[in-house]
Amino acid sequence: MNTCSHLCSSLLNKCKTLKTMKQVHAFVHKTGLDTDPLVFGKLLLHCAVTISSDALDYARRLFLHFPYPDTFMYNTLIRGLADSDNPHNALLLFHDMRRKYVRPIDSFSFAFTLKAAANCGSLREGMQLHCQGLLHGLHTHVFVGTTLVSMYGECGCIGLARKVFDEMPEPNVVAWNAVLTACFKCGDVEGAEEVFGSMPWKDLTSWNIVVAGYVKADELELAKEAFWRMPVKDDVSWSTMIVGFAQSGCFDEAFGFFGELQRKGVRPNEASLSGVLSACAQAGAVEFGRILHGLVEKAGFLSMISVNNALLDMYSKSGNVEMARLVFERMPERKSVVSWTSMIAALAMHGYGKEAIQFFCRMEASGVRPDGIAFISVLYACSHAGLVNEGCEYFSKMRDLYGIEPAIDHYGCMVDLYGRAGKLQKAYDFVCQLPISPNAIVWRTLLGACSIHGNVELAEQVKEMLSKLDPDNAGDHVLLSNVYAAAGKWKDVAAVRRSMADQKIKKTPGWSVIEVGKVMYRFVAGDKSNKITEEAYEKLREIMLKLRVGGGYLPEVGSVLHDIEVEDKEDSVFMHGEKLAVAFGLARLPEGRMIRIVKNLRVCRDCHTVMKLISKVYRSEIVVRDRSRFHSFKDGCCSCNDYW
DNA sequence: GTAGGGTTAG
Repeated sequence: MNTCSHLCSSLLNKCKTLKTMKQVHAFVHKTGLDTDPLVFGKLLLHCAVTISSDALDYARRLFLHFPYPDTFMYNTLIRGLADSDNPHNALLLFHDMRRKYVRPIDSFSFAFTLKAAANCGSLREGMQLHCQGLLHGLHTHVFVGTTLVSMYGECGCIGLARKVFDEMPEPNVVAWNAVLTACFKCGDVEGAEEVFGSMPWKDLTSWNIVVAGYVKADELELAKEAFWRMPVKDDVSWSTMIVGFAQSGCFDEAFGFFGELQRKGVRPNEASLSGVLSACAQAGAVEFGRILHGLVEKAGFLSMISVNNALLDMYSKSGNVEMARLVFERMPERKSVVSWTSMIAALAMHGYGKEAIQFFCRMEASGVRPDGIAFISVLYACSHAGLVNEGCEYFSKMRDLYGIEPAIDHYGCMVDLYGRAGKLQKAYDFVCQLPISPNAIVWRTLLGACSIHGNVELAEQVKEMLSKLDPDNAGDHVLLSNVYAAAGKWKDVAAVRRSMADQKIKKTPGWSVIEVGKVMYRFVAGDKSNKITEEAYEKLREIMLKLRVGGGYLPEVGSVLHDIEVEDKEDSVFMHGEKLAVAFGLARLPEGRMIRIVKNLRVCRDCHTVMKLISKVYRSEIVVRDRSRFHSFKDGCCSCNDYW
């Protein structure tokens, strides 16, 4: 018997998937060993914790069939459920265990259930558990105490977290680290600094917590300072910096830290690779991204879901939807809701709205449950493809079938859906009857729609609302002025401009980036400061001449915030960064190579027209990523069908 | 036979 359970143990350790797990279970069942609590407990632990995800349901069924589960089995399933999508189930199981008095509750039961309460963000449950722990005399237990500190930190109650910590008889370094984390989590940077200062021991982890804490508090300079000051660094320290800077939108810094990591000979890990790939995605740096893809492959990270998702997103956001699709199809194991959502967004951004919807159906069929963000991406797909009815259906389905309450972002998608399709009145009525008060983004979306469809009256009304909610936003003024300009109301354009000057509101400077020979070149409208921009201007002049003569081009000046002479307006449109970037690409890239541009603002109508003409006259494919989507220009047409 | 603290994609 003993030899048999050892055999089971070693077999189980080799199980990495639910399928092999089921085979072992069949074997165990055949030999009758599955009635042995030790063997069964191991089996459960493997399903619920080691393999988890889709094996967790299997673990629940196993548990239900075992006649009298012991404390270990309860604890194991609680632990698995605590880390699942629905940690609430762990709380239910704990209450079941307690109510039935079937088995004694121990420190493990408390620790795992507290984790579940923390993961639910349920302070009420957490406090109840705290009281029960007091009754059981477990509050002084160092493990339970540490979990309590983490739970209170997670729920935003730094006072309670510190109180529990202060009452711990002998806090060890892990407890100190927990209270340090809690301070940062609750935004109490000063408290964290005080705790860090009074720690009797600082190990590597404490330093990593401080670095990550500064990053999350958006104190990037302090994070850097702590990072360089720490006595020893490991791969987590490096990935904290890379991920942190990538998430804060500082992709240049993220690249810098990744390069430094490589120079220092530190092996990149799953997190640092995901982080640097995310920086590539933001920057649209596909050349560097490709190199990283090779590295990922060579270093054996292709089995990791987060790295795959980051790769997919990198290809998608740098304009290569086909590579994104390939990464998706080749992805190992079960795809997560993140993988599906990224793919749906990728297709939608590139103008394949209908296919994006098909992917959403595929996701549902594969048993992956869509979450709120998945619905954002499918609604985005509908609105950008003009599929109003489908969008409305998904909006209802989200609530009725999946029980997801729409958040403000979902309402924003609906406004976009109606607005883009020209149903401006419907969009306006929709905003007016929202159950939550609309934010500036929702109104701005409507203003954007007014700008597309040239509705001056509604635009003015919407801008009124925006002036109350977010008076300093330059983009809103620009949008309104575009509406006036398109209607030829130059006096109103001038008035907007004057009011911007009076209120000292500055336009967000537009920039466009192009990668040539693994170097990112950035172009800003009107910048004539260096050799690179001179080269771009030179080429652009040549291009525009060719377009006027051979392409029948006439500049569109509606999108320019100007009240001056027509020639000047033309000159200003002429200077937009994306035109310079394309010109630079045509000058420097090998003939026939696709030109990829990343822009921080939305592409203007004139640039859009010019791109279409260039793609025809120069027989060149151009992909522009603007703030909201991709435009793929080929043979004089754009993948957005002029609908953006 | 189980734990507690640090980095991970949309």
